[in-house]
Amino acid sequence: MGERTLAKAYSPREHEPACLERWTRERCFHAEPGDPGAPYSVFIPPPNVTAALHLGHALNNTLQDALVRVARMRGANAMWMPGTDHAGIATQTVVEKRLLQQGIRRTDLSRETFVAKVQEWKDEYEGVILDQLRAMGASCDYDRVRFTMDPVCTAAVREAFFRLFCDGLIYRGKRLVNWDPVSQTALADDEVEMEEVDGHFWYLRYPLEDGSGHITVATTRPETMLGDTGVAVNPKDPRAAALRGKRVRLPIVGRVIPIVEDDYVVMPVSRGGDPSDPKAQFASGFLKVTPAHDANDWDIGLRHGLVAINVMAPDASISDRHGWTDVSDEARGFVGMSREDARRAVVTWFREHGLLEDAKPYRHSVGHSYRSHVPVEPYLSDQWYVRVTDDRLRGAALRAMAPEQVEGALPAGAAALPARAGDGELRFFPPRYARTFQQWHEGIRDWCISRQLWWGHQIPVWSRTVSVTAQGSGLSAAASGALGAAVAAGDGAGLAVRVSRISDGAPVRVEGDIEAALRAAGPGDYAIHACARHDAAGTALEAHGFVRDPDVLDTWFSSALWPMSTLGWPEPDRFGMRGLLDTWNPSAVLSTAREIITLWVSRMVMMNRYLLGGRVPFRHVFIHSIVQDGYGQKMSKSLGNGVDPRDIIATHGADALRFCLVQMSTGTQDVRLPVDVLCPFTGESFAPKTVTTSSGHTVAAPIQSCPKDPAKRMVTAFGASSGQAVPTDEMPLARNTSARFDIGRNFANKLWNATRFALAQFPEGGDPAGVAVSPERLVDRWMLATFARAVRAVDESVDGYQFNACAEALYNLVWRDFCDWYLEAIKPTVKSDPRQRAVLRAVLDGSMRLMHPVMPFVTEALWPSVQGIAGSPVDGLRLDPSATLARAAWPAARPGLDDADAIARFARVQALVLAIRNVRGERGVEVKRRITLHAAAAASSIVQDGAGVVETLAGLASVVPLDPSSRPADAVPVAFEGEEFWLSGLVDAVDTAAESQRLAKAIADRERVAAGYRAKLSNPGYLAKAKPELIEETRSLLAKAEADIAAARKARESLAGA
RNA sequence: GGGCGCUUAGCUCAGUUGGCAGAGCACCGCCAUUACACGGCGGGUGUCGCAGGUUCGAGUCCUGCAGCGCUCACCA
Repeated sequence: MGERTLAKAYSPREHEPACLERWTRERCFHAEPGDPGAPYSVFIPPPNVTAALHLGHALNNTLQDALVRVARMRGANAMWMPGTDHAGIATQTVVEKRLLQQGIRRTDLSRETFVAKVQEWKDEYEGVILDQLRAMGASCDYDRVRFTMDPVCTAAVREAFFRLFCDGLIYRGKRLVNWDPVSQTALADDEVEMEEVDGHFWYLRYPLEDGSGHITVATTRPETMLGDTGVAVNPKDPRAAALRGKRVRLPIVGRVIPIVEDDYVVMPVSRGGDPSDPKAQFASGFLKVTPAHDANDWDIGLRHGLVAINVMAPDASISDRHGWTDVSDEARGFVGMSREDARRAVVTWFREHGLLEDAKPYRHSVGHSYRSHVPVEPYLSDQWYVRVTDDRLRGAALRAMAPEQVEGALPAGAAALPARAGDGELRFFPPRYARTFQQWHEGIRDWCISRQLWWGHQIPVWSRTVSVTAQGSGLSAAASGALGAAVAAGDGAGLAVRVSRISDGAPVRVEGDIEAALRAAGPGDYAIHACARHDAAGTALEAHGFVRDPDVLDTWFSSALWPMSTLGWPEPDRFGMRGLLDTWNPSAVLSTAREIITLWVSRMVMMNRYLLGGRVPFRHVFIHSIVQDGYGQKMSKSLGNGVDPRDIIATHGADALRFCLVQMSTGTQDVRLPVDVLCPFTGESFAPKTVTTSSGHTVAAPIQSCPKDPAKRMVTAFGASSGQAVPTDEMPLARNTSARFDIGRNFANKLWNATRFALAQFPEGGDPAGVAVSPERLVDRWMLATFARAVRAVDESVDGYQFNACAEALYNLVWRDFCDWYLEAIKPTVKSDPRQRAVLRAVLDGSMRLMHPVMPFVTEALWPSVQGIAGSPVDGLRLDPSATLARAAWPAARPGLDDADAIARFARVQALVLAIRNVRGERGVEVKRRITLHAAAAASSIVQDGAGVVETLAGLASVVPLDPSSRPADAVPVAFEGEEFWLSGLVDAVDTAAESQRLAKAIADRERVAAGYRAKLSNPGYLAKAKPELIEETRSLLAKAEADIAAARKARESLAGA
């Protein structure tokens, strides 16, 4: 079946589709729980469906694929779970933008219609993403593709929410959230990006109520003064005592507010503040307190019983309809202004009224929405939270850490608990990232999970408010009965009920009879929240005036369940997934980027441990490097500087892409990747002209001109993805490419041609199969030993997630050792030596297997030819036959195959060959010209040991003993291993002066080296303290150097005498 | 401000327990040689960011400084 003749060059586009088709047809990547082998699973970090994948994703997925393919070949029951993430706010924003281009606002549509539009977008990009993964060769189990809003994932989200709600780990809270006034949704802390902004410190005078003067507050946000409900001063401030009990009259508003004392307030340097504290440089000592619009002020307000007055609408305009009731006539003019206009207007007002004491320019960081990029407004609202600060979540995450990676001691109490499944099982690679994980949890705050969006998992809570009077709550008997029954039944009823007083949020204890509980709690307004395990229980409440929360959950809530939900938790049977959860959770490794440690890794660990009896979701976390563009900027979907991996596949092939990404994964250094544009007119690549975006990033200009013909223009990928330019027939889309992938392309071609050559050495159909053979020739023993070492190097690098070392080991094995030395060395002998052919066959076969995880296409394409060669196995190297390489066994080399003696002896052969080639190269001897070696003892024994290899590789016509008494006229002397050998027949006439110069150079070089050794050996400290074997080695190196010098000197003399 | 990382050949980067610096690309010379020009052979290239310290010996360990990047915190 093996093809005897291969094309002269490897053409990825001719072979990749066939490989993909074959893998799919034979379901090579599908795994079932009962399949043989130890379970090994990887969960893809599900990419957002907002856009196509870029090279950052390609890097991550290539590394995962290499891991999974190695595991599969080692015989594991390997399953790589693919899928995509709905990315609530990101996807909704993208679709909203697209609709706006057609003049449609989201709110013009019904929720159902809008969600359907997002669903269309999702379907399109999910398809693109899966195509990209396939094109890269990702060996995912495509039968198991999941989406975070699939029914099975939705079921998991519902169950997780219900369980956390029942256990008191989800609560509703009225507090300040990070509010995005454009998207009009709350954001989690990690969705806020800090950006440097040029602002001002404004110094505003607030008159004392008793007319005895004024105090001055310093603020960067003067517009919030409309919501001030107090002024704070540090009790240590010398002025505090005199102001005790006084109040100020808030300008514009007229509100009279207290002066409170709080040691949070920074004192100005002039009043004893710490000069090293930058705040003290700007502080006035008086802090305006706006509990509804500042997180710290909120805390101060709580400590001093200050009310919170919200003066803004959800769009961040000044509003009197969201909690502000004491609006004065003066203040009414500010209502309706945007926060920016209000800031200017407030400052102007203070200036005009002589109350603006000062204004200083001030550069500081302001939180911006990661999505809409406008400043985030601290905004008072009701949201749902996960109590991640609870020990059952945070503590469990910290206890999951491998003990040797924990820095210091775990938080009090955490370490004292009885050990539990999963404790200490989580390990980071590289280890330094454990610290990020630990520090994040030590400083974690409760997680706001509600989002005011339409795209996502709607929160499964039905609520209503009741007013309790002497007559009762007004709840119908039916409603009261249903809720009471649910409470009495506990979790089993599928309905969990929580009641709280609205005025202060105090919980009301409910033990069965709701009505009784409410009456006991006393008159007032109460909120009843019922969390339903299934929709039916919730919708049944709607008849009783309950309304489902319109908000959706933070996307990470569903992502946090990914390693469980994709395996059918909590009801695997319902989705035909029996056995999956227990087979593949915990997974082997999560491969992801640095910023995901806090966003996702943490949450997966907490959820998996909480909901699955302590199990960790993955035992290893591998943090890969970040792919940057040529300007050091991270490739990202939002910036639009990402390169589509299909572009690289088109110009270089998938294997080239993969090999180079593996090679670039170094563990410390991010990957910088200069990107070129491929001209669609000429096919040539060029560095694009760039523009600077409003955010200060450098990107390719949307439209470029052909360097050869400026009249011809094209649209860049950036232009198309950012919507700034639309490709047309006249102005087509230009793909990206990058010369960084040339190495991979060349390497694939090298492997192809090496195989092509090797195949040609065999008789038709191969050799007769027989018993295992042992090689006799040194070069064969060396090749097998080198192969055995390469297997070990690849094994170790893969197991340690040191991918660049893996690429290096493969490259050295195939190119340097196999092609440059072995194939060249065996050319004269292999056709007549069946035993050597057995070695060639084995090493070729084994190399294919070793290369496959990194370069699956070219190896799979060659595999039928390689497997088509019959022959005897080689003793010590087990290579079980397999129809497809993707399912073939990993090479197993017996320890004895690593033959140190053969490697050492062949190293001398190589050294002699290089010494001869060096002279040939410097003398410009034609490759075809065969020369004569006059060998003394050492060289002679090496030649003999090499059994023809030296002659072949150094281009020797003959080897004769060196006879000092009869030196040929054209003999060129060379110093080697402390002796001399001659080469004759190099050229027709010897250039004595040039030879002498060459020898002089060699002498100088060795003298320099010898001087170094002598210096060492004459250093008493070195002799006294260095290891004895090291000193011995130095002595021997010095002796060799001196012998070389002597030999070269003698050679030079004999040259002069010739 | 806290934490982490980086600074090595023109470029992109290795350098795992301290023992006189490496790869690929680029560059120069030779080569149509029947596996491969996506190739072969040969070549040179470095105050290992700066300044101290430990050591017989430092790219490697320690301290300080500078620059770059990421991350957390900070809207007085």
